[in-house]
Amino acid sequence: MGVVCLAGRTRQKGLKSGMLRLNRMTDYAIVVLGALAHRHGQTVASAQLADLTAIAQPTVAKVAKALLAGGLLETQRGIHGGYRLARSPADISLVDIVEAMEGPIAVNDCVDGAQDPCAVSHCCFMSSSWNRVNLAIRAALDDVSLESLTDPAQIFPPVAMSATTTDL
Amino acid sequence: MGVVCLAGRTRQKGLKSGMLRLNRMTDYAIVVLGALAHRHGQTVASAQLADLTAIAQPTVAKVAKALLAGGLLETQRGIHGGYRLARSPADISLVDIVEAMEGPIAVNDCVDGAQDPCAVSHCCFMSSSWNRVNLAIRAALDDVSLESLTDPAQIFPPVAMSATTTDL
DNA sequence: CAAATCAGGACTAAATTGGTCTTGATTTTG
DNA sequence: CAAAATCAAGACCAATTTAGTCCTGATTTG
Repeated sequence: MGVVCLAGRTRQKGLKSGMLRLNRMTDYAIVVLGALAHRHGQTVASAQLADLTAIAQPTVAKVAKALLAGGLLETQRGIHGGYRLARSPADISLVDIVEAMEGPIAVNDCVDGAQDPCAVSHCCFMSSSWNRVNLAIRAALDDVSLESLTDPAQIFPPVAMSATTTDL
Repeated sequence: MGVVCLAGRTRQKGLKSGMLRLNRMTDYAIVVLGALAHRHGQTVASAQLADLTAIAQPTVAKVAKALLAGGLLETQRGIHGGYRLARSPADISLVDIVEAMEGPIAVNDCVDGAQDPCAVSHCCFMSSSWNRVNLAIRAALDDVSLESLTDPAQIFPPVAMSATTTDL
């Protein structure tokens, strides 16, 4: 595969993580989905995905499991089995990917949809502010599709594209 | 102090963290700043803040250090020393607080302003998408002030407010 | 049935985070 | 000036979370 800085997987360990940084598994998920997007419709085995992405095969499998549970992938078992995208890359947004890998987006538990709502919610004055923040973040993520993330043509003029078609 | 669900500090340990969850220190920061906001202008010692917020004093001190470095607090040493807000609660936004506690907001390293930009940036097609996401998140956080976060009057009709002024 | 593949979970190791403690510097007050 | 109260800074430890591997079993194809 071509060496492409997908998501943050080039970051060194030991770097302070900071709020709302993607965790590494989500990075991997984007890389894997990107590889599948370039082969849309095809079924690709995890070993092949590992080759394409330079991610260890067991890790690919782990990521695929989460994406499968999130409905982003379909699988086929057996001798010619593998994974493929469940929908077109244009119909997969960052929200889908992040939520598949990390669960519902919620900055804290004072927010609708959090797994465990704040225990003293009757005095949770701030809940509406948090909801506002959450919705805005969700909207920002929803606005980016897998296609726009991985397709260079969306960013560079199509003219300049020539020798990179086999590149991830 | 009154028991108020500020930020996510009521959440149990062992809960999956998920993307862009506030970490606990940031929760504490909001609680501490909230307590100071109710005493705007006054200088409050860390021991007193610990009482007001039910956060251990050494932890209050640690949080205060970060907020100080971020320019959100001023301190006074000596026998009547303590901390006070550097600006009015209306002029402190969630972005200020989050960045003071957790560093610059950046979902990954393919983003302007990340501590360590992506090593292969010349082929980082996705950088503009990430920037877009980041800016939107930043805007959402910037839209919430400490005042609106902690002032119940912003949410409930002022009529209903009476016996809670000494709370928090 | 044999080979290739996914499914699922147990397990280990590393990184991060949360929290405490100690030592030292600063300021006020008597 | 000396004492008391306070912040400053960093070393340090414990607990949690995350990353990654491995093993065993199920499914599909030929």
